[in-house]
Amino acid sequence: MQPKKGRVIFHVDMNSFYASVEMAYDPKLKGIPLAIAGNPEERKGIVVTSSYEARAKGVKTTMPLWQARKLCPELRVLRPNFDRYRTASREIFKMMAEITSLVQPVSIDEGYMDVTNSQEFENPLKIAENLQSRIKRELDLPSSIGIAPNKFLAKMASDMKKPMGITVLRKRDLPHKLWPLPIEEMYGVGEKTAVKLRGVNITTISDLAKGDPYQLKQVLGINGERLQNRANGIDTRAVDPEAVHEFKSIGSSQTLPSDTTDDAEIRKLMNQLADNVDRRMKRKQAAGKSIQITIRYHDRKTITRSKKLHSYIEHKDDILYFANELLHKHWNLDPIRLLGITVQDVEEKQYIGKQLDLFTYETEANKEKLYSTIEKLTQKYGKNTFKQLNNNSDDQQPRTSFQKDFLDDYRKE
DNA sequence: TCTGGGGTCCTAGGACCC
DNA sequence: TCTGGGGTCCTAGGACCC
Repeated sequence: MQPKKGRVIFHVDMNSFYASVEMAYDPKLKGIPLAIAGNPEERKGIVVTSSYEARAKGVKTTMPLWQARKLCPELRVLRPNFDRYRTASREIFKMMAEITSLVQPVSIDEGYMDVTNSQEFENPLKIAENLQSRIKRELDLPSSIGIAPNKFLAKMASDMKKPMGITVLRKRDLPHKLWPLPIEEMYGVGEKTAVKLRGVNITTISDLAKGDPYQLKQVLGINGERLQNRANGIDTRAVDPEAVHEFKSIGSSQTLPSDTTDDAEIRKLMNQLADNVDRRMKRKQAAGKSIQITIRYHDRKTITRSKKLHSYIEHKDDILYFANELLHKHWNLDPIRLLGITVQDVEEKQYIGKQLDLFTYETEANKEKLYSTIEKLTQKYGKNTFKQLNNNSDDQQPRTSFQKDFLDDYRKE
């Protein structure tokens, strides 16, 4: 496939988004050091976003709140108002959609646009200026926009001038605008990768662009090739407006007020987490086919345990049932710091084909029995038998003798 | 007094099938 | 009698991003 030529991609990035929304909402907050943090009283309070005034004092995202307050005693701290941020976000994406339908939201405060075919009346720079000033004028929110021939370069460009910057990054700009940057500033290079690269004397994006491909593969595997391509300005990923609907998991996790082994407290939290996941699955009209729990112990050691399920689940009861099963099977009884429940292999229900309705239960008491029966038979006849059976959804008839035996046994139980 | 909560993608080993 | 190798699924963990 030919890489697309001559594309014009925007990356729109809101500047200290949560703090900016709060300041737009209450202008008295403008000009003071402001931080948004979850639960200011508890240990899990960390800085999620801070204003530029706070950053000037050394306050950084993910910094524990007590540390931020030490650096900046006059710091004003607010809890996040997610509804407010979602509302502002929707307005911003609406403005982008008026320019082109090719908008891909990446998170609540950033997204890509493909404006290649949106230039009849104005050049890209003009389009960006208009968008940026409209967001500022109508919502009082600052943003930065990167303009480039692909997503990676647009992303790097939007980072180069903040706040309220617009940066054009063309292929010919790479040597003087991109390559001099330290390797840590490259999107996709985190702490671990940076250490590995510095270990082989790659310290700038230029070093990476010109590095020995074979050596990169040794050090980083397949990711080495991808990063090197990006460093050379190569990235063929399309702006995909549908991607936002293709979510793959929905989860909820929470750090406890203090480490605990208390059954009642743990049960309560599990119930709450299942409730959260259930509510968000309903909002997205989704169902999922596997379940995962996360346990973080007192020493921060974190394990995940997951299980593929026989059929799609969507209700709180099922989520909680399988999550609890995993928890009791794998918890080593050490004090727990955090618990999480995630439903994976998620699809929007409208896309899920008709599911075999053979294995239904009428009462709570039956449920446990049903699951254990299926477990037993699955072991006897193999997982595939069950899966195939589940897939014969047209006529719901067994196709092989194995499947027939499975069903016969099931009905006996 | 260290370090939240929401995700995605990739890798690697073992099971299992052919 | 000894023994291949490719493909896929499942599970666990790691890296990264906002």
